[in-house]
Order: sequence, then structure tokens, then C-alpha cells
Amino acid sequence: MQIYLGGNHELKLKQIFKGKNAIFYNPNKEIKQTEQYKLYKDFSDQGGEVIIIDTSGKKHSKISLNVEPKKKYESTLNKIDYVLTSQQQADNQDQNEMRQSLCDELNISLQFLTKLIDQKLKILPVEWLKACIQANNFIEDFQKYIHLNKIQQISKGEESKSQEATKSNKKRDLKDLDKKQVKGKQGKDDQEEEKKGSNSNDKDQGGEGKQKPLNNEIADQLDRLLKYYTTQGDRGRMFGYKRALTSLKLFNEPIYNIDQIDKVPNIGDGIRKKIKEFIDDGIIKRFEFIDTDEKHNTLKLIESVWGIGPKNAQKLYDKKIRTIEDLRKNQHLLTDMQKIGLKYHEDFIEKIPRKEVEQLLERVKQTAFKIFQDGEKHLQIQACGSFRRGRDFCGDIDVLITRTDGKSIEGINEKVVVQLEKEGFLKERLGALRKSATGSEGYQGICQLDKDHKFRRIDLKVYPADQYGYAILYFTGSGNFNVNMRTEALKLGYSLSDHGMHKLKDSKKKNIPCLKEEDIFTLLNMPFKAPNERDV
DNA sequence: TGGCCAATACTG
DNA sequence: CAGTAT
DNA sequence: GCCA
Repeated sequence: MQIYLGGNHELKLKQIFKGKNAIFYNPNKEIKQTEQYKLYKDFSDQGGEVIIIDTSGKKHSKISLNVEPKKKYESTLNKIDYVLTSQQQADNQDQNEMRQSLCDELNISLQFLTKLIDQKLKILPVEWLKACIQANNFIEDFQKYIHLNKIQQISKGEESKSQEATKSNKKRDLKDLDKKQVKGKQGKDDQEEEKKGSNSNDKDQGGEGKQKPLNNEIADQLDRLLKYYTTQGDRGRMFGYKRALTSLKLFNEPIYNIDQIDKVPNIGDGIRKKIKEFIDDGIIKRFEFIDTDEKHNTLKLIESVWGIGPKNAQKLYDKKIRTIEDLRKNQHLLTDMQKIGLKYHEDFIEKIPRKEVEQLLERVKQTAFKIFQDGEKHLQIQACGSFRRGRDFCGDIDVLITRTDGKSIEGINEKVVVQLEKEGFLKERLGALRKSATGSEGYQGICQLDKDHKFRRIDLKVYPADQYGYAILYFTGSGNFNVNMRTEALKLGYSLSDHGMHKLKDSKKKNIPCLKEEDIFTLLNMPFKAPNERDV
């Protein structure tokens, strides 16, 4: 058995791949390293040879990969087969895009993939190997792949001919590769250029007068990395960067040089290095980032449609969707709710002016008060979310309703919604009315103040009064603030949610009542923060 | 090496 | 059940 | 990616 570990695989390609059969990758780290070795040993005992690639380029032999658990390798394997087998018939465009997509998925470079293809190597998930061994038929399965490889080798002459024919295709690949070596493709270069320009401006300014703190700029960079890894589905790095970013934002001293970074918690070697790159060169050389930036942006764009998340965005991307226009032309790819999201997408990406949120809230109040006798007295209605945090512009409007006369809130939601729909204020429902086991009710949908205003995303929630403190805290956010607060709660042995809090080890799960937000802060031993201070 | 915030409702 | 959203 |  031959196992190769370590980062610089690109350099070792020539020596490594001669006569080998397969490369294994470990998509979700479900299989621990020790177990991997065992599997590889079994495999090699049967005459196979193993190469482990380190796609992370880091010191450890981690094989990180953007594939979610379980049987999801199916499509990856299909893609690999497609790339390996259908070069002849394939339309250049298809082949290129498939390769690129595969590279993104396996977190390897195009150059690397090209080598794999040239060497007729199979790329297989470790999970597959495990399954085969457990089922005692892995030799058969593997033979299947060997067979496949042989066929390709036999048809090699023909293949290279056809590759000759598709020279322009190859050329494009090469061109890309060349560029990659000098960091990134054309479009990216432009973008980075712009950024570099502005950065150096900042630096010049800094040189002229007193230096400007770099906190915000660094935060922006980390945020970019964070968004990138989030889209990539890299949970680990996502958490890492999220924490680092939060810590940085909570760090009150101005930062001028790299050494000050050491005082910020949750920033370790990796992130420190990137920040150093940024401070020194004005740019972080993460070529994978630049490499896939275009895809990242595209995925973000697609995800900006309500109802389309990371998974669907990726699927749509694989189906060559690149723009909102593409989506409009291919609505058969969407679910009904996503179609609604698409229909109003143009409006939804617009922020709502504070003033309008106030009007929308007023509108809801009017109707609710009209329906319920003495509504003004017994219903408490207010907008939460970024509105309550004092923002001038909000992404959506979040209305929390509570009943203060001690009676059940049951049915309030539906009555209000139905009436508002009748009045033409609510336009569409995004899913059914919600009823939770803990007694709260909710609505998600779309409203419009009047013909002169845009369509807006609106959520209504009705909570029993005894959960009010938790509810308003939760729905006021920010999301990040909630995370911090819950982390604090955990440290003290509590579990905190939108409907209550209880001692973790308390088997009775007794809820601790908090009618006001303040009580929760007190309970958690935290200084009270006004809503406008929760914008973490 | 394992865990990283909680809990739930709804769709397809 | 996976995906999305809150 | 960070931390315990």
C-alpha cells in the first residue's frame, strides 16, 4: 500500500500517479483517520493501491470536501464518470462546466483534475470503500471501475484524436490554468484590482495622517471568507470564521498592526495569517477563494430567492442556471413557493424604509384592533427584528402579537390573517399558517402597503403572554446576538429558546417564566442591552 | 478529537 | 426524510 | 478554523 500525505500534491503528480488505481476522498469526515487506514489496508491486501490526497493544503492530512452526508456521493460519482467517459461526445461547454463543478465539489484544482483524467484514476469516496468491504463484494465493485478504466485506455488513441478536434476546449482549459498560476481568472483580476486600488488608497491616507484603525476592513475580509465558506457548506470553517468575526467586532480597541490581533480571542494561526496577508499586501491570497468566487457569487444570487437554499442553489447551478433571468425562464425547476419567491424577488431584495415599516405595523394594528373588542387594551402588537433594533432600513417586517388579558391566544393569528387578506393587505402565503406545540401561532407571507409601495416580506407571530419575554428577545435578534446569548445560557447550564428557558440537567424541564426581556438578562447574569445595542 | 445555538413547522 | 425558514 |  502506498499512502501519500501532505499538501503539495500538484508537484508530486508525476511520480505519484503512475500505475495507481484510485484516489479516495473523505467527504464529511464521518470516517475517522484510523478507520480509514484500516480500510485502506484491507483494500491493499486485496491488491489495490491507495493514494490519499490532501486537498486542504494544510499541515494535516485532512481531506475536506463540500459534500453533505449519506448517499450524496451518487451524483459526485456520476459526475466523475461523466467527466472521465464522455469526453468524446460532450459539448465543450458541458465538459468544462462539469469539470469545474466537480473541482468545486472535490475542492481540487482544475489542473489536478486534468491530471487525474489523464492518468485514468478513479476518484471514490471512502464511504463507498467501507460499504464495499462490509458487503464483501468490494473486489467486484472495484473491478467494475478497473474495467471502466481499461475501456478508456483502449480507446485512448481515439480519445486523444477527438481531444485534438476539440482543441479550442483544451486551449481554454490551459488558458485558465495559466492564469490560475498567476492567480485567478480575468474577471477576478479586475475585481481584485479594484479592491486593491481602494486599499492602497486607504493606505496612502493612512500614511499621510494618523493611521486609521483596520478593524472594519479586517472584519469585512473575514466576513467575505465567512460567506464563502458558508456557501461552500464547510461547517467547520464557517463556525471558525463566525466566532472570529464576532470576537473581532466585540473587540473594542482599534487595531493597527498584526500583533494586536493576538489579543483577540478565537483568532488563531490560520486567521491570523490571513489577516497578516491583508495588512501586508492588501489582499488575501487564497487562490481557492478567487478560483471559485464567481461560483460563490452566483450561488449567493440564486439563494437570494426566497425558498432556495444552498442545496437547491447548487442543483440549479449544475443545471446551468446563472442569473435570475435564467430562473424566470426555467420555472419548471422550482417549487410553487420558490416560484412565489422568484415572482417578488425584485422587491424582496429591496430594503424597507423604517417609515414604511411603521406604516405597515400600523396597518396590522388597525385591523387587529378592529376585529377584537377592546383590542387596544388587550392586544400588544409590535414590530421586532431589525426595526426594533433601530435600523433605518429593514429586510422584512416582523410583527409580534401578545394577549395581555390572560386569555388564550388561540385563533388570533388566523383571524387577523384572514381579515388582512380580505382587505387586500396580505397578498400571498408562504406556506400554511403555523401552530406550534407550545401554543404560538404564526404566518409567513407577503404584504403591500398600497399600490405605490413594493411588496414586502412579513411575518406575524402570536405568542402566549408567558412566553413573551423570550419571544420578543428572540425575534429582536440579531441572529448573532441570539447565538451569543444562548452560548452564555449554556455556560450557566441553561437552554434558551424563543419559548422559554430551563436548566439543562433538570429532567423535569421546568420552564423558567420571564415576562420581560430584562428578566432573561438578569437570569443569565448579563448586563441588559437595549435593542439598538444588539446589532452584533 | 469532537464540538461549534435551539427548536420547530411546513413542503415535496 | 431532506431542505428551508424563522 | 478555533478551542478545550
